[in-house]
Amino acid sequence: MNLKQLSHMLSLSQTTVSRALNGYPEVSEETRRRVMDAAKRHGYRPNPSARRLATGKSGMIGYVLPTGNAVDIDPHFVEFLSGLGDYARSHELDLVLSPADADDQETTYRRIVANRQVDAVYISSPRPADRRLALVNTLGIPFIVHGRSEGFEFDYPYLDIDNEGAFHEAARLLVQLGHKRLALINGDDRETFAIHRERGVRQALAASGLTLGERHICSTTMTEENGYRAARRLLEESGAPTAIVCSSLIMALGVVRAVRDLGLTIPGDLSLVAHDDVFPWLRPENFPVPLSTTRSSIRLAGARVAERLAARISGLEEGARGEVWPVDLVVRGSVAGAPR
Amino acid sequence: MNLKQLSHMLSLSQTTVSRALNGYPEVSEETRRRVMDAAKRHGYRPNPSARRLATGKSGMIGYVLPTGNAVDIDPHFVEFLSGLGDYARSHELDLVLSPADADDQETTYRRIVANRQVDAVYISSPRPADRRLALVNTLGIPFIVHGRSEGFEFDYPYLDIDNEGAFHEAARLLVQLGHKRLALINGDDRETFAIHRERGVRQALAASGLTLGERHICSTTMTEENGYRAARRLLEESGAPTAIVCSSLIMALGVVRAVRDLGLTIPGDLSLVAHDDVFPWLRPENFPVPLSTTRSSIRLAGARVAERLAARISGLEEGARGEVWPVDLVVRGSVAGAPR
DNA sequence: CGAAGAAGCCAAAGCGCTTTGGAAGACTCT
DNA sequence: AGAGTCTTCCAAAGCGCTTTGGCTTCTTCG
Repeated sequence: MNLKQLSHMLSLSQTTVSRALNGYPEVSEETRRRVMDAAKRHGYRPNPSARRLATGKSGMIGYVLPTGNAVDIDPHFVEFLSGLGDYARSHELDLVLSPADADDQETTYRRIVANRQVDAVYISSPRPADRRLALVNTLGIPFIVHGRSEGFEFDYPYLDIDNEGAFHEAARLLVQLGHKRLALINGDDRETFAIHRERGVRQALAASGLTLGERHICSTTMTEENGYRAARRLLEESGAPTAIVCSSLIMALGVVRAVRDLGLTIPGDLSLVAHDDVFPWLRPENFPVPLSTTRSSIRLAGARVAERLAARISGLEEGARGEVWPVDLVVRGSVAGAPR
Repeated sequence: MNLKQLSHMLSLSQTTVSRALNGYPEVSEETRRRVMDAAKRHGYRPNPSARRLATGKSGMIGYVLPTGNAVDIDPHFVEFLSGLGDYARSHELDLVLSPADADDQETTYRRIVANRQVDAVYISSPRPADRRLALVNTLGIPFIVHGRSEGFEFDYPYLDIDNEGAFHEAARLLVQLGHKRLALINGDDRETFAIHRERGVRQALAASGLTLGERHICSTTMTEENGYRAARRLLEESGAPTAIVCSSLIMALGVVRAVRDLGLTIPGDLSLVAHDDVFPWLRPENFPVPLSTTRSSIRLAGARVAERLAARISGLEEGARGEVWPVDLVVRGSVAGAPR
C-alpha cells in the first residue's frame, strides 16, 4: 500500500494525502480525518527510503564507533545504550552505528553526513580540543556531546556530569576525615572527564593546603587489572596514600584485590571512594566492604541525550546549550578516619 | 556531484555510467576505465538514499535491541559489537540498532523488514522455539542467529559455541578430581545456551553415576549479586557442593566474595570454574585465585557473524549452515581435588 | 456587484539512482 | 549478400515520496 494507491482509493491527489498525513494546514479538517482514517485502516506506512530521498531526512541518529584490534569498546557504552534505547523505542528512532578506524574517524563522519545517513549524531568521551567536535560543528549536522571538551572558540551543545564537583566532594570528605595523603586512580587522562576529576581532587586538596603527589596519580584504561597494578604501586611505596579516589567501579575491584593481597584492610588502612556509573551487574554496596561512591546513572544520560537529539532534529532545541548534572556522593563503609 | 552530472561530463548516458560503476558486463572495458577514472577523480559517490529507493537494498545490517525499564542490556553485547565493528569497518557496513519493547519485538522486526531498512539481521540470546526466529524466517530477510534455538521444524543459519561440550569438559574435570557434589550457577535458563550448559554438566555427572542435585542448580541474570546469593545459598546448606561451575565471570566475582564471607577458601574448600567470554576489563587470571575457565571470545564471534551476514547479503552464503565453535578449557589455580 | 483574498485541492516536477526494452553498429556464418 | 548474433550503448520508465506553482471555488467587503 503506497501513497498512490491510497490517494486513488480516496479519490484525492497524492499531494493532498501527503499533506493531510504530515499535518500541513492547506487541507480541510474533514479531509484530513478521512485520510488519517483510511491510512490507519489500510495500515499505510510511508516508505522511508522514498521519504528520505525526497526530504533528505532519515529518521535515525548516528554514532561513529571507534574500532580496531587494539580498541576495546567501553562497557559503559552498553548502559548508555540502554538509556538511549529507552527513549528511542518510544519514538521509533533508530540508531546507526558506523564502525570506524579509531585513528581515522573523520572519513566516516564525512561519509555519514554527505550521505545524509542520519539526522543527528552524538559524540562521546571527548577530549580537549577534540577534532570530532570541530568537524561535526563545521559539517553542520545536529549533534550533542556526551561529556565536554575544552579549548574551543565556539560553544556547543552537551550533556555532562559534574565530574569536577563530584571528585572535589569525594576528596574533601577524605580530607575532612583527616587524610593527608590522597591518591587518584584515574581513567585515560587524555579525556576531559579524567582531567576534570583530577582538577576536582587537586582543588579540594589545595583548599586545605595539601597537594596530590606526583606519584599519587595514575591514569590508564579502566580495567580491573590496571586498578590492581596502580593500587599495588601506590601502596607499596613509602609514603603510601591513606585514601584513594578511583574513577571506576571496575578499577576499584582491582584496588580491593590489591589491598587484600598486601594484607591491608579497608577502611582501616585505606579509605576508598570510586565513581559509579550504575551498572546493573556490579553494585558498590555489594563490595566486600560497601564502597563509597560518586554516583551518576549513565543510563539516564543516554535517555536524555536521545531526547535532546530528537529535539534538535525537530528544531525544538537550538543553540549551544550545555547541561551539567550534579553527582551524588554516597558514603558507605569504605571510608573512615585516617590511620595514624 | 551526481550521476547525471557525471554522465553528462563523460558524454555518456546515466545507464552506461551506472553499469560501468556497478560492474555490469554490457560495457566495454575502455569505457569502464574512463568512467571509473572520472568517478574517482571527481569523488563521485552514489547517493545511498536514491540507490536504496531504486534497489531496496540499504547496505546496513540490523539488530533489534530489546529495551525497557526492567531490561538491562548484557555487557557481553559490547564485546560482541567490538567484533562486529572490526569486520564491518573494513566493509563500510553499518549497523542499525532498532530499540524495541522487550515484550513486543515482532512489531519492530516487521517494521524494519517492511521498510527495507536493513539487508540482514542477526538474532542473539535465542531461546528454544524462539518466536523471533520463526518470524524472520517467514519474513524472508537474510539472518544469522548468534547462539541456537531448539524445537523448530526448519533449519536456520547460526553461529554458536559448544556450550554443552564446554560444560561437559569442565564438570568432567571436577569429577575426575574426586568431586561428588557439583553445583551449577547458570544464566537465565529460558535461554538455550543455559540449557546446553546444564545438559553438559548433567551428562558429565551421569557418566560417573552422579547427578546434579535439585537444589544444586541456580539460574538467574548474570550479575555479581546473583552470583553471591546463589553461592551463599549453596554453601550454607548441608550437603554443600565442593565444586561450582558458573556461567559467567561476573557471577564468579560474587561467588568468590561469598566464599570469602563464609571463611572458606578456593580451591581448598571449593573448586570453581567459570565461563569466560573474554572481557578486556576483567580477566580470570587476575582473580584472587586464578580462575579456571571455559573460554571463547565473543568478540571473534561478532566478527564472524558480520562476515557471514555480509556473505549472505551478497549471495555468497546460502542455506542453513550451522557453525559450532569449540571452547577451550583453561585450567588455573581455582580447581583442586575434592576436600574430604 | 465586482474585486480581492482565503481555503482547498491538484498536476507535475523533482529527489538520484537502477533497470527494462530497444537500437545501432560490428561481426559471423552460410 | 543477407540473415543472425554479439557488443555497446541509450532513452525512458520506474522506485514512492515531498513540494512548487497554480487553479477553482467560496467568502468577504467596499
